[in-house]
Amino acid sequence: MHESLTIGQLSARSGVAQSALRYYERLGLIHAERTGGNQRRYARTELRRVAFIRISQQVGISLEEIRTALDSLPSSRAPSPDDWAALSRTWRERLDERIKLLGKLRDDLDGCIGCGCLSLQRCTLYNPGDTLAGEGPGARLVLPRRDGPPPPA
Amino acid sequence: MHESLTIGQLSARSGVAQSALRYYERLGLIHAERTGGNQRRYARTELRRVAFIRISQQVGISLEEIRTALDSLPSSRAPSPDDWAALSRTWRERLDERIKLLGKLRDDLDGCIGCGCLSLQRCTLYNPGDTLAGEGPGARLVLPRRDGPPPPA
DNA sequence: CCTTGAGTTGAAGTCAACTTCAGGTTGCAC
DNA sequence: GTGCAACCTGAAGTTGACTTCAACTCAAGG
Repeated sequence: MHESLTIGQLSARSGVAQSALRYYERLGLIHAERTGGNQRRYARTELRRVAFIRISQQVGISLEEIRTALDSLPSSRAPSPDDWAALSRTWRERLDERIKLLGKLRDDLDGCIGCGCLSLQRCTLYNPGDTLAGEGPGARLVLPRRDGPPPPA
Repeated sequence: MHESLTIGQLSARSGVAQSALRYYERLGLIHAERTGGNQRRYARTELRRVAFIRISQQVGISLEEIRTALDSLPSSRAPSPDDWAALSRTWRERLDERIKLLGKLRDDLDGCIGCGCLSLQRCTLYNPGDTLAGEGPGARLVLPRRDGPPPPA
């Protein structure tokens, strides 16, 4: 019946703005056939791709990385449930890591709330590696520098 | 001895780039006195402010919100440990929320890995509110948009 | 006094992830 | 066949959190 979707339909179904879908296509994350009149027609499997993209973003993964991941899907045949499962599994570790980090941050924050310190000298939050470095009194902040904006709240 | 810090010293101690410190100052997050020759001299309490800023960012809070929070500190006297503790406590809830969200995402992802679905029809990840909306087959994605208006219906 | 490293400024650039816009084309219902 | 919503494009704009740059001044050691 409806073999393919227009961009409006894909947008409605996925909840992703048309402009975003076009953007994803430019980045090579999704793909569309064209009608004679140059309009996009999406295979229904693209819905799953869009799903994967949005879910991955929630995990805090950049579009660039998502593209790389999607590139590992078989292009010859339609990806199977197993393919998708394997792909999702790779995010699992990331997610665990992020959860652990936030958990540590919370515990540390609790400790700091207890002592009201936020102290450069002692606070574990501020001093994750316990790096009370070399010159003069006072420690250095050794938190990793962030790259890019924080993940979607 | 060292009553105040130069920007270079604050940067080294906090691990925050000088350009970032100047940027924070423009946004009103930190403050510096000036020498006769117009150079910044930071009170040592600014170290704690910078600490709070970086920790808050890790929790996923924007500089704008951090500024608002910092504005609630007493300006007449130097903030006490209790002041800092109270401030940190306000982030606690945020942090819990984010952790819970990621936990749910992980569980859902596990479920999806199990079934390999990422299905628009059934997947809880994709269908958090179970909103299998009105027209035609297939569900809508009802994940909250990251910001800005919802998709044009 | 001179050099040199540290500081100053405003303006512009960057990056990700999009959105908005202007101006033009398609496709479907009547 | 006509009208109009839906679609197309490239370019430019947006936001947050910075960095980089050019051109300049300040501070301290020799």
